[in-house]
This record gives sequence, structure tokens and C-alpha cells, in this order.
Amino acid sequence: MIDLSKFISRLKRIGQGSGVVTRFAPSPTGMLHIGGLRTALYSYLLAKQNNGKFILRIEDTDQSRFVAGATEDIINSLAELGLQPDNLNNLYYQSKNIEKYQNYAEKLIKQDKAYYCFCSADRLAKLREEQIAKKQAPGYDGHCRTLDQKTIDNYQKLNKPHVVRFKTPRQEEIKFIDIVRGEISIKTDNIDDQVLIKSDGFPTYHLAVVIDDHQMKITHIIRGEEWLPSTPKHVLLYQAFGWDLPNYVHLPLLLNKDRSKLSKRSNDVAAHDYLQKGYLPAALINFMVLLGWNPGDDRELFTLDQLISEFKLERINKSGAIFYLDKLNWFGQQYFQKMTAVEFYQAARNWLSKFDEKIVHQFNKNVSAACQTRISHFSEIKTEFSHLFNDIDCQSKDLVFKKSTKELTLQGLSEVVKDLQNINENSWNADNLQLHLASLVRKLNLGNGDVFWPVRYALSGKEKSETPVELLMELGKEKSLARINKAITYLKKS
RNA sequence: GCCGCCUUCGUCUAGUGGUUAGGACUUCAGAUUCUCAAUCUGGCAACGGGGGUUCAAUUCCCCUAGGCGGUACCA
Repeated sequence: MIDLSKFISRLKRIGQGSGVVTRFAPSPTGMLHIGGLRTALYSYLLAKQNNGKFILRIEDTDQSRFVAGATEDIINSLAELGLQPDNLNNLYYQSKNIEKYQNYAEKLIKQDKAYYCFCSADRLAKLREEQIAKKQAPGYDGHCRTLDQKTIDNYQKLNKPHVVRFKTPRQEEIKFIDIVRGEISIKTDNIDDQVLIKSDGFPTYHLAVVIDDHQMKITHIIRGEEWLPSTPKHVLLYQAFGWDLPNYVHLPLLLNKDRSKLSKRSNDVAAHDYLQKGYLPAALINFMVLLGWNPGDDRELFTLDQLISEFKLERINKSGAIFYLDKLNWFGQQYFQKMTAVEFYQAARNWLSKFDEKIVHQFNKNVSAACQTRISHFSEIKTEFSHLFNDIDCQSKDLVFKKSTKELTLQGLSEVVKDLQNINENSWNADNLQLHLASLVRKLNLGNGDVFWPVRYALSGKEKSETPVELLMELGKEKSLARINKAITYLKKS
């Protein structure tokens, strides 16, 4: 049993001290997951605000699930988001240290705290089936727990495949403190004899994580709530080795709209996906940090530096949070609006040249200005402003007539063309164009909408778009006139 | 089934033994505008249920329901 008071005082000490070491320990089974990103973020923030260390450890103990390129994506995504690990030049891979784990397992066996298990996968599967059929809790039945030495020696001589299992003590109660949830307790009778070393010689997560966290002197284990039920297994291992417990911080889960654990089925789950869509890293970070944490007041906009000083473990929430795209989009928009026109222009070009080279050449400062207040991520430049990059088809619907009669529209449009033709390229600027359109309205004795609406529609082909003046600027004289003429031709035909 | 965790507007959340239960997103309406966006103003919208404790419970306790997670030689 753990001495809780000792534990708590230690916890307080560490929370304020400078010896904080956190780690992000993904297994390279895919791209950096958005849930992993938040875990990494919180770990990073805690380490940095205490002048501590943030370590990246690759937990590649399952050969069958290894995905090529995953580690690289994790490293790159973290870098792009500004969460640089302190051991980047000295990454730790569990797969390169298999012997170490095996040695520790041997130690436990010698102390009678673990044992060899020679049960075949077949037997285990059958056992499981029977248990389920009988409505019993599925689990290992302890068949090899009491094997005598002769049998073991014999099996080993025969090279019989085996694993190492932990000898979970019976009828004990395991208690530990989670900083988010307080004291958690579970009876050991509900804990299986966990496999420590698999038959391929690799350690399981449970063994490796305990050994490495201890050896790396990790002070705070920040991870998803899905690990909460296996934490007692880890506590048992710490006790078996005679090591001090770290601080546990189990984060609430990130959820799909239906409140199930965030999954690929209903969401993009890779950080990469959102970066590729052109969300600003700062916006993504800002959105993510608020999913499970808040500063205690009404502020919502934070830079990473601000977060480093503001973040408090005590303000982490208990309940799961839905990954709500609307709010992410709002943050995206906020961050774009905070930028200067030049900053936005450059960032957008940067993104386009990486992900949408075809339209980067048409992305001028006027287009940029129109986009800045209207998008939440860069890929919307292409989807929301298609009329700037592609030919439009304003014949598809008779929207031109929505605000005006055909005659009026025809008359207005023709006058506009006549008028605009006389403006030379040098005077083709927003103020001047606005002036021209306004004076045309007066000259023709029409309402604003009678001129502005058809011009805008002729230029954009869309019911909703930028203003006519903006469009004239974005498209330039030649293209603008061509489009208006095209609309006139169509009107005359119909 | 068993074990564990969670529960305030649709969403992210603040909050207190006595509050008009606050903010943000979404949404709706108005102002502005040719439309959109942006901006400003305003509105709708929540304490899962049942018992206690108490003068008083959203807040404390118990039960229950629901949700989620775990139950692998996956992490």
C-alpha cells in the first residue's frame, strides 16, 4: 500500500519545483493524432513553465503495428506546431533496448514477482471463449503461475514459446492519486496477470513504460484517460521494483460528435490533416488547449508563450470534450484577422506554394485582402474563391434578375462596360472604381442594387461573394470586362 | 458481464450553500451593406432523475440513470 500523505507532499513539491520532466510517448502506428497533440501540448506547457524538460520517446514495441514514416510525421508535426522536444537529437526508441526490459523481467522472476507462462495462444483463446460463454470475466486463469522448476526447465530445453507474466498479488487494494481526478482505488482481484515480455521478446507497454519513466526521471505522466484503468498495473510494477511513483495526470478524452472516443470514422484525426488544410498552427494550438483546460476567466485567445505561464494542472477538466469544428474555424478566423495584410499574404502564399501550386500565381494582394476576413483555413481560398481562379458560369441560373428586371440589368451592365473601358490601368484602384460605379447609379437614376448586384454577379457567378469593387480589383480590368461582356451576351440571347 | 471514470445551454466551459446561473462558439433578429464576410447591438438556449442534510441545494451525502473508457502476447 502506498503512503498517501508522503505522496501528496511530494506532489506539491514537484508541482512548484524546477525538476519537472514530462514526456510524450507515442507509438509509431500512424500520424500524430490530434489527441496525442493535446497530450504533448499539456506536457510541453508543464515542462516549460517549470524550466523543466519535455522528452519525446518512441514506444515501438509492437512490430506488427509499426507504420513507416509515422515517427517522422510525429516529429515534423510537433516541430511545425512549436512543441519542440528537448531530446530531439537523442531520441529514445524502446525497440533498441529490448534486453534492458528482459533483464528487469528476469529480476522480477527471481523475486517470485513474475513467472514464465507457456500457454499457447490456442489455449488462451479457448479459455476466453469458455469464460465468456459462462458469463465470467475473461482473463488469464493462472495456469502457469505455479509451475514447478522441473517443468519450466524442461519446457525451456524444448524451446517452447513463452511469455513472462506479472504475478499480481491477490486481495489487495491499489490506491493512487491522479492530479485531475483525485484518489483512485481498485482491487487487485480485478487485475489480470499481465504479460510483461511477449513471446517475441519485446516488452509490453506496461513494463516498458514503467521502466522508462523511472529511468528518465519523469515527474509527471500526462496521458489520455484510456490509460486510467491500467495505471494500477503500473503502480504494482513500481512497487515490485521498489521505485517511487510519478505524478499521474489523466486527460479527459477527445470525443466525436456522438461522444465516442475521437476516431477516424467521423473526424480527421491527424494533426497533419489540419495543418494541410491550412489552419495556422497557433490557431490549432489555441483551440486544442481549451479542450479540457481553461484559465478560469473569460479569456480565450492565447499565444504559446502565454500558455506556458498561464497553464495550470489544477484547471484541467474531468469530462470528455467534443472536437467541435465550428469553434476551431472561429479560432482560425480570429488568427487570420489578427495578422497584418502583409503577414497574411505571405503566409497564404507560403501555404499555397506547398499545397496548391496551381493557383499561387493568381494569388495577388487584392485576392489576399478579400480572403483574409472570410476564411478560417487556407484551403478555403480555393473552395470559397473558385470564381477568382476558374472560369465562371453565370448562365447556369438566372440570378442576374434577382434584384432587377432584365432590361434594367442589361442597360446598367452596358453602361458599366462603357464606363470602365475608359479607365486606364493606372487608375484602376478601389477608390476610383467605387466612384465610377456610384456616379453611374446616379447618372442612370437607378438604385444601388440595380447596378452593384448584376455587376457583382457577372464577375463572380455567385449569389454570395466579395463586393463588385473588390472583384474588379482582384480580377483586373481585362478579365473583369470580359466577364461582364459575357453576361451581357447571355442576357441578350435569353 | 466485470472494473473504472464522467455528468451545467446544441458545443467548449465559468461558478456558488442564498446569483436575473456568467462567457465563448453555433443559431436567430436588428444596425451597416447590392449580396457575403467583418464589425456593433440584442434574443433563444443548461444545472440528467430520485431521495436525504439544511431555513435554503445546481453546489454537500446516498441511490439511480445515462454516457464513455478498460477488460489483448495493441498501445
